Formats: sequence, structure tokens, C-alpha cells
Amino acid sequence: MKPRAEPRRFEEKAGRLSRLEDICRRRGIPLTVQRRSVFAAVLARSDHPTAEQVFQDIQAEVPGISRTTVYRALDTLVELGLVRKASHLGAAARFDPNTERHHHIVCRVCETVVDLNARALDALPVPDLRKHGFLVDDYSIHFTGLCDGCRRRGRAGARKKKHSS
Amino acid sequence: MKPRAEPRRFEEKAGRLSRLEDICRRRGIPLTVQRRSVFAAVLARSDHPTAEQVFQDIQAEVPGISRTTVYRALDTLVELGLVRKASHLGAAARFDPNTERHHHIVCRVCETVVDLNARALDALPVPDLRKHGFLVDDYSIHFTGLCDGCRRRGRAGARKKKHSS
DNA sequence: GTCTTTGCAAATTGTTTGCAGAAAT
DNA sequence: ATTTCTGCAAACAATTTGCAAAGAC
Repeated sequence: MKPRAEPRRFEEKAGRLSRLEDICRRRGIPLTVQRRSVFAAVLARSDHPTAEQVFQDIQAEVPGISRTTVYRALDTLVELGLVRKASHLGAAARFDPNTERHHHIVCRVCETVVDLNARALDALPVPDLRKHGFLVDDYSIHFTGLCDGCRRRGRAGARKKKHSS
Repeated sequence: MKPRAEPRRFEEKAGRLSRLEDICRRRGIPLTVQRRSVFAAVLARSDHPTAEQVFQDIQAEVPGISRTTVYRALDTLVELGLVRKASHLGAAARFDPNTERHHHIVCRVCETVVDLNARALDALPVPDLRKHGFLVDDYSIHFTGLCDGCRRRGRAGARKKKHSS
């Protein structure tokens, strides 16, 4: 299996790294070795790494780095809009008694999840991904936005609430 | 705000509870008070509760119940196909450097995530959910299936691997 | 009666926080 | 020089595991 050249991605990576520099400068945020390395590490893999994986990947490059720093750097990158958390509804698993195909609307701020049943969305052409080695059998659309409460509260009161009972 | 009657849901709930009984009997799995209550608790809420929330909700009904049992009962219900875990890629948060609209293919077994860029899927009619009090601004489709490796290994070797490096 | 489940306590895993010293601007 | 970051250790949160006693069939 010969390694495919990916010039686009490669250049893009450099570009995105320099965007980090720009943003930091503009915002007066110190651009530390650690932050740059964490960002580079996330850019370097296409499998949506966990904090732990990033930590492992950087060890060699930034010998004494701590997990804590990786967590903080990732947070910062998310705040700066350079990285996203892959659809993750918080740390706790959530259980859904609806086993039919349906979709979810999630509030970006408080992480409330509401079910959406919309027939029009239930018959998308499921892409054939056998070339990717994938056998797809179902899907679910994840709409993101702001719920009523969080919109009203606005940025100000945007406390990240623990899911209320 | 008067409580809306929801006869459909109500009946459905009873039906689903008796389905739990059937399945347990059929499989020779003891139907315990705890399991029934956990299932009832999940059915009773429409907000995709966490294990902790279920635990809280049952306290009154099953006084001495332990968290451990709630976790185990939820696992069982998922195995029996009566409940699903709402799109949750494992306990650890995952970071994605791709901030554009794109979609994900997730292996149901090993939880590997692969990006999918498919222009055809990037322009779905975003439903107007203002009536639900929601202001939707983006979405992402979450395709689920089996990756190459897990398909080949089949049920047998379907160990839940820690995301490999 | 047999076999599975439950509850407890302790262990794991993922993530956050407080604080003193180090680095970036 | 000032302000923000980093690393450490400890705290926290979510979940899992081993084992003896209790419960379902």
C-alpha cells in the first residue's frame, strides 16, 4: 500500500497553523509551543482523536507535556473556532427508548436533546461506502442550534447547565 | 399550562413494557423489578436521560436501588434492542479539525469515525423548528454501520476496542 | 435448587481545579 | 514587568468490576 500524496491537505495544514498564529496575535493570546503542537496533532489525524490520543502523539515532540495542558489547549482551540468537538452530548451516555429512525435537535449551549420525526428526512439516499470498507445501515441527523431558553438568556447567562431533571 | 393528554404515548408505553416481559421470558432472562423500572423510567421521559437521571427518577419506586444496577439494566436494555444509546462516541470527547459542514460514518462496534464529504447531503432543507422554540443553524448526518475490520471479525471477535492509535 | 442479578465497595477512566513556578508578549 | 500558561497533585464525574447475599424461575 503506497502512501498517497495529499498535497491539498498538506498545504491546508500549514495554512491552518498560521491561522492559529494570526488569531492568537490578534487576540493577544500567547502562542505557546504546547498549543501549536496540540493543534498540529489534531490536524495530523483524520480520525477525530481523543485528548488522550493527542497527548500520546505529542509526547515525542513536547517531552514534558501534561494531560492537563492538552485538555486546556483543546478547549482553547474549540473556543477559537479552529476545532470542534465531534457530536458528543457531554460525558454521560444518554438513553433513547425510540429505536426507530429519527433525528435529534441539540441545543449548542445547554445540550438539551429533542426528538425530531420528519418523514422527509427518513429516506435519504444512504451513500454506498463499500469503497471505504463501510457497510452503512442507518443514519440519524443531528441538528444543532439554540433552544428557546438559551436564546433568550443570550451569551450572558449561557451557563453550561448540567442536564436538569 | 394544562398537561396535554397523550393517549398514543401512554398506550405505547404499556405495550413496550409488555414487550420487555415477552423478550425476557423468551430469552430466559429474569425479569426483575429493577429492570422493569429502569425501562419504565426511560420510556417516561422524552429527553434522553442519563443513567444518573434514571437513577434519580427511580429512587422513590425502588428504594434501595444502586447506580450499578441502573447501569447494568440499561446495558441489558440496549442489548435487547429496546433502548439505544443516543449518538455517543464513547466516554471520551473527540476533536475534529474540520469546521465545515460535513458528516460522519461511525462503526457501531469499534466506534471508529470517518469523515464523509458529500455535497448532495450538505443542502438538506433545514427544518423550521421555531414552533419547538429552536433556532437551527447547522446539522450533521451520522451514518452508522460496520467497518471493514469489524465486519470481517464478525460477532465473534467483536471486542469493543479502545480506539486504536 | 439452580443460575442470574443485585448492592456494596473499590478500581478505572476521562476531565477539571488550585496553586506555584515558567513562558510569552 | 505583566499577564497568561504550564505541570503537578488532588478532586471530580461517569462507569466498571469482584464478590457475597438475595431474587427469579
